[in-house]
Amino acid sequence: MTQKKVKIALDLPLFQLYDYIWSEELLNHHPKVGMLVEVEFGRKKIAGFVIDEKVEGEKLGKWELKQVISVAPLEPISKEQLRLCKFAAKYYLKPIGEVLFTTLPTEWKKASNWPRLQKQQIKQKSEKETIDIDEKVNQGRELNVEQQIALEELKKVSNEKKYKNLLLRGITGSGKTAVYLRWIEEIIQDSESQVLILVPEINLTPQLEVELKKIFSKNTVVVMHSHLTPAQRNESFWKAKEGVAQLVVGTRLAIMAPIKNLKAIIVDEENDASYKQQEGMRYSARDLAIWRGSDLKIPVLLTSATPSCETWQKVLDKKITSLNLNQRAKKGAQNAQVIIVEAKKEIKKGQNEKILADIVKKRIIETGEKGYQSIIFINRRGYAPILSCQSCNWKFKCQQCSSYMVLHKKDTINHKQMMQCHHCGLIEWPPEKCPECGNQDLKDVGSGTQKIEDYLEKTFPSQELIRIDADSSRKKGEASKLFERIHTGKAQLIVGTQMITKGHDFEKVSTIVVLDVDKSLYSYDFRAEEKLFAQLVQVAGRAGRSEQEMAPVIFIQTEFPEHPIFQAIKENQIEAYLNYILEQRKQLGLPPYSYQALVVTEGKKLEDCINSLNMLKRDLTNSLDQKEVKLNDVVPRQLVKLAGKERAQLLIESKDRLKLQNKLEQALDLIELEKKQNRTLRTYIERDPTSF
DNA sequence: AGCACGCCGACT
DNA sequence: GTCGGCGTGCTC
Repeated sequence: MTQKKVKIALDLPLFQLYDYIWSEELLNHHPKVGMLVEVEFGRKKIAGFVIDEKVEGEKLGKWELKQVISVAPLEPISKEQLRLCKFAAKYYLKPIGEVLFTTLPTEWKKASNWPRLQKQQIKQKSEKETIDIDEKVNQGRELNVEQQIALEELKKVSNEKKYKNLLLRGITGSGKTAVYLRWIEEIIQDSESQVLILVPEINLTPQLEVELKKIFSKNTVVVMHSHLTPAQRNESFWKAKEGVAQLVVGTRLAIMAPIKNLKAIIVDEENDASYKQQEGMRYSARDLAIWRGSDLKIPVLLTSATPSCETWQKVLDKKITSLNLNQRAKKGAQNAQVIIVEAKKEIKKGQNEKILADIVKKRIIETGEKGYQSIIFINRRGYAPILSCQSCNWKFKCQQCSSYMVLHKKDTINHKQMMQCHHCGLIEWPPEKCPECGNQDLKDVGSGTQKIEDYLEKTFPSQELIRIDADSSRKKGEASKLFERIHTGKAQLIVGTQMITKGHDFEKVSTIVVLDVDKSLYSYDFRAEEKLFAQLVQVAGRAGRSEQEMAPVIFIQTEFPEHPIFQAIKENQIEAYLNYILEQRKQLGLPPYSYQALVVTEGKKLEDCINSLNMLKRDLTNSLDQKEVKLNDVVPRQLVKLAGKERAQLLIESKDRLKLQNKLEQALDLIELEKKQNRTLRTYIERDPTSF
């Protein structure tokens, strides 16, 4: 009798697969690809997935293979799911086991939990409800002509039952959500069909969830994001996998979720940076959504006011169909007037640092008097980004990173001023005097939300002020409390980071001031301008969302008023500006006109990282593909030191995706070899990096 | 990853 | 003399 053998991908960062014996008497199951099993590895028991069920060949060397210990009470991973994971593993150059296990709630990784989880599931399965859309819910949600046209187009596409990539383009307030919600209603009329909605990270404020549960009955909607408890995550996972939930809403991680009968994917605000995972498997959820859609032959709808360059290029190439919403959906909503304030001219630096220009101040006072609200937007939290000695120019640096620490006001911890590193999180206390020269004259340079808050309090004492940033809303429920105070009109002045710009609909905002935009205009990151543009459009969309007596105004303070980006914002030239950025990219051969990958090495000493990468570069250099795949110089990373580790990078570029893939696979082999030689270094590959 | 084995320094 | 540092090899 020949014994059955299987290949297992383990819950470990290993590329190698391991063979085990499958005893049918013991396990009571035939082996199936995608089964979750428990095996002994070394002397530990861990979980793994069956990757191959028919393994031929001899027993391993001198001794017997080990047996699979047990099988999880879970359906095997579906064929589609497996294809998705295999693609992701290959494209992002990660072990298949690691990828498979990221899709699984952590509770399932321990075999001892399996009986308990099985019991829970039986209960949850009985909760399957059919969707019953109450007609009343749609009252007051009538679509305008444009929305109607877009919806009709979407319905047509979903009826074709094939892959199609679409873009629903429209400014904030144009009612993109209303359109796709109607589309979803249509799709899930069929009680077997499911829809996946991806939303940006901060956007998963309860808003959308509440709205969805209002429209669709509660048990048909599940959410997925990294802040769920293990039990909640498990429930969402299982309801999606079994088709109990027809609507799955989540952040980027939801793109890998098993969904039994997926019929459409929506990526809301597709240009949002949070769709890119920045650690582990560094995937783009938007790109995987498109892949998954084309694999399943279903439509993928992207939405945005300011599509990413990658998406916009595909629109121009007719690979994506763009549906446009040009009007604001709400009656009376008006576009804001944009005023560019030249910072140098208007803000005379004197004894007191003036933060706002006089016309801006006047406007804020007027806004408050007329009963409207003003938002001051500055994309930097804390009090001041630098603490510096006035006499010797010493600056407070992070011990673990090559960056300055940010001064924070008293309110965060211990009611003391503190210094915090925004890269690694390290906290320290500011010194009394300069540690270099003993000078007591330490000055905070630049401003963050907290300093602006102080300034506004002093300048507009009669207006009630609210600060919204990661620090002011750290505690659970705090953010919604703050937003509530804005919605009820309790506060007239709001200062905050980009947190304010996401998702919220403020009725009474009439004045918006944008500060500190200039650093994006001369950034080394070629995507900075694109990001700033999207942000400005989004910020601008916060004003004038309903009928107002006071015409909404947006002030942008800058030292470079001539920059084309401001002209574009002023004249609302979104398409023209996207074309302009894209043309620049084309000239420079940057993405989306080329593909990039970054090989990053981190270690104790920068020199070792650079040497190691130079060796890799040398081994990768060959005359055959030199022209098609460009290996750049090995350089230190922009932020050389992060959390105590020094980092160097090798940027690899190609216009040919396949040639790049091949080169990266070569690189991966070499990295794996090198890993055995030197374990003090850690090297990873990042595909399609979005920050450097 | 995580663990054992093994070879060196500095301690009760 | 032993305790424990972490470099190295291995896990079906």
